[in-house]
Amino acid sequence: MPRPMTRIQIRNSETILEAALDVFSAHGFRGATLDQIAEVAGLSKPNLLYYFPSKEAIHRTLLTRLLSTWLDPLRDMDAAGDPVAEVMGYMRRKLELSRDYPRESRLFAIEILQGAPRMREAIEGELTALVAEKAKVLQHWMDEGRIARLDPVHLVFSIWALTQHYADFDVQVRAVLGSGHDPYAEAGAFLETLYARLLAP
Amino acid sequence: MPRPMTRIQIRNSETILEAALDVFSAHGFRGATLDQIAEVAGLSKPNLLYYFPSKEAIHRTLLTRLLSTWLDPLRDMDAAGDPVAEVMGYMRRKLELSRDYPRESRLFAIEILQGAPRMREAIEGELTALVAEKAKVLQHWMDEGRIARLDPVHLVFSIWALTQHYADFDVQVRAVLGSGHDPYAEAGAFLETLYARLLAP
DNA sequence: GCAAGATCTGACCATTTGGTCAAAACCCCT
DNA sequence: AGGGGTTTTGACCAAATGGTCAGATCTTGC
Repeated sequence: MPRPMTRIQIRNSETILEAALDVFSAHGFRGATLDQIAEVAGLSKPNLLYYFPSKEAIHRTLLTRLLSTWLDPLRDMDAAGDPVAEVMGYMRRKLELSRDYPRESRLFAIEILQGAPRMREAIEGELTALVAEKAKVLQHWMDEGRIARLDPVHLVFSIWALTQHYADFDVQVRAVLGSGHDPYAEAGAFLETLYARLLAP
Repeated sequence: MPRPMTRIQIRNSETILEAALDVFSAHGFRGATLDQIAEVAGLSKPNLLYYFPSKEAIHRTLLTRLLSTWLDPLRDMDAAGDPVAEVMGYMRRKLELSRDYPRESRLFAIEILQGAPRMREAIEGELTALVAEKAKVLQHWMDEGRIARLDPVHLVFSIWALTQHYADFDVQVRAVLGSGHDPYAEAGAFLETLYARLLAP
């Protein structure tokens, strides 16, 4: 019987999740402290725990919200569209996600890196099922000779790896590029070329 | 005046670093505890601190050792060799590093993800310099028309991203592939194709 | 066999941290 | 204005954690 949230509840829950995203994505679950999150959120620690039952619950809420955002672009890959354009579009949207939501990307990366202790079922269920479905679409396109024949799952991995790299390894990317660069603009051009050559039948 | 290490010192230092690699790569710096490391090493906590002055020192030692191993394959890319073979060889060696030293890969990834708090200078110095040097070599090959014209730094990024993905996101890779797969063998074949098409002049 | 040094440990400490609770402050409706 | 529910907080805990230290135990060169 979930009674409706008051305006204050909505506002504060959001504030807390926003602050928690900041802190968790920068320090990992164990490295983040409730005091830090409270500080960033501008609330007292007991007040956080009035809105969420535990540190773990805050983290879990963030991950759950994240997953659907993360998978949406892949879901949008349309079996009825033009194959090369669809794959390119997916890559583009994923790169934009890295650019616009780097904290989310890092939160996800840290979770997977540490063995996905709080996301195992989601990874093994929802994500795996979606990839399997889209791999079938890609395979179909390959069988029709509309894109080059490749391992479709590893093709998806390559898009994940190449786009998330720019969010997750941001510090390294910027250090190596030096100043006066727009990493995401350059990455967009590079990846466009890469997939154009890779996918050409 | 660093007096030579006794046999026991060498053995125990190694044991500790090995255990610490296990624990740090699985839980991050903050998430790892000295008790855990001591447990894995089969030593008492005060004994760890007899060999290393602090938790931080253990971590720092691991990172320092790691960096040179990590950069060696890139260093080996030979300006005098055959361009395509050299880039392919680098990719191969980097993939083997992911396969054979996944803990090291994850340790490094976690450090960069969190903003490289203990590796900043190494990233900005040694790594950046090496990439700049090798980018020049790649550029030269492109100017000679021996490999396709691409942004050389982003080409290096792509190798990092695509190879490290298999170590860092191992859980996800295995979940999505399901059983009965050899991720690294498949990745090797996929990446061979990818770079063959990308680099062809 | 024995001293001198190296190695190891139990007991301990201060701090940090996730979480609790009773009471205070606040908000909103009539 | 006032009362009932909502929100907020200071004070407090217990457990975990990095680190210390005095002394016990083991090695090693002679």
